[in-house]
Amino acid sequence: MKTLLVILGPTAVGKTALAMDMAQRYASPIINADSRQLYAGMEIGTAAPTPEQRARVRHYFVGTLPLDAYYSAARYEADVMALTADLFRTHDTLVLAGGSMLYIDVVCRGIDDIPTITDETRTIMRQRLHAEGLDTLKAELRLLDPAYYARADLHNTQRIVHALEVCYQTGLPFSHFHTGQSKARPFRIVKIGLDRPRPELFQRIGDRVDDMLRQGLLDEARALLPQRHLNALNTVGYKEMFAVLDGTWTLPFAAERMKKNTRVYAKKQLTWFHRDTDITWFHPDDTAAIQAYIDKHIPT
RNA sequence: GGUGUCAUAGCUCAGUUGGUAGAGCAAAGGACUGAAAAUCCUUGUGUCCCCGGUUCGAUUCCUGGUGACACCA
Repeated sequence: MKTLLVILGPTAVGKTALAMDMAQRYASPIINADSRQLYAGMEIGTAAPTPEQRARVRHYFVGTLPLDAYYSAARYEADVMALTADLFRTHDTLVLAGGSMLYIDVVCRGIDDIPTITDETRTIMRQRLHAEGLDTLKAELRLLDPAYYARADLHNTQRIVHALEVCYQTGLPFSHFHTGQSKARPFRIVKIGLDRPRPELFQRIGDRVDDMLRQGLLDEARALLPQRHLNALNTVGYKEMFAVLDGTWTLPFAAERMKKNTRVYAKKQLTWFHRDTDITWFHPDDTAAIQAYIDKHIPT
């Protein structure tokens, strides 16, 4: 029986250390489940695995995308499923580690098959949003997909626009594509969640931000400045550094904002993870309990 | 030691002509179907320093404490 060992948790909780241990124990590579570590050029700000770690354990999907590449959770699903199909031929256990909630769910449960929106549709809809306003688009969505409209978050421009894009491009309601079904996977999934008491986690977040700044986050951001409009760089850490480079924030102020925004992100991750009852939670330092759990659920 | 000022949310503070209180920051909770470290929604947490007095009623006024700060010795 093939097993995918998923290691997840909020940012800075200590996922990497456990992932490295498990990877070495099962002679598995690590499949990254962090939506920003996928991109090249953001190593410091995303706390990407170090060259030493990458020399010890093979990592997939780290730094493999150019910053301007279009990517999505659906593509991640396809990429990971193709990779695992290949790797499970020679491995019984694979380690997937990261903190991108949707990306992890997409691997574990799948995502509905919705056509990718073309650049043309995207451009048109962006122009219409600008010219006609959100209310007009909402009224259209109400006509084209009343079912989705009834449960949609009507303040969330991103969602309204995307739903409407799908309606226009396919000629079908957005909700038509929602099956509500999880996809079956040809492997077992064991999910380990790592968490710490809030003050402990927040302390680590603060320390990590300070550490990133010492490693040269500001210089990394400076090199990325010309590409700041790209979605990949709409990311905690870079946004604050760009404000420093613009001269609008001082570095100490930006550091505080970065810590705060990282704390908010961690909370958001936990909100998502907590409704997933398949996760078994551990304190990262409780290695004995983690060992015991893994021994029980992943026979060697 | 004396005099004065202050003491209210986790922090910085506002306020109540006496009817148990609210801003900023911090924080807490939630949503999520091709941008997800994104995007969006909700929420004020309190022995108003302590004991007593006046009062129908004190966080507010008064006596006495305690603590902090400033000045004088």
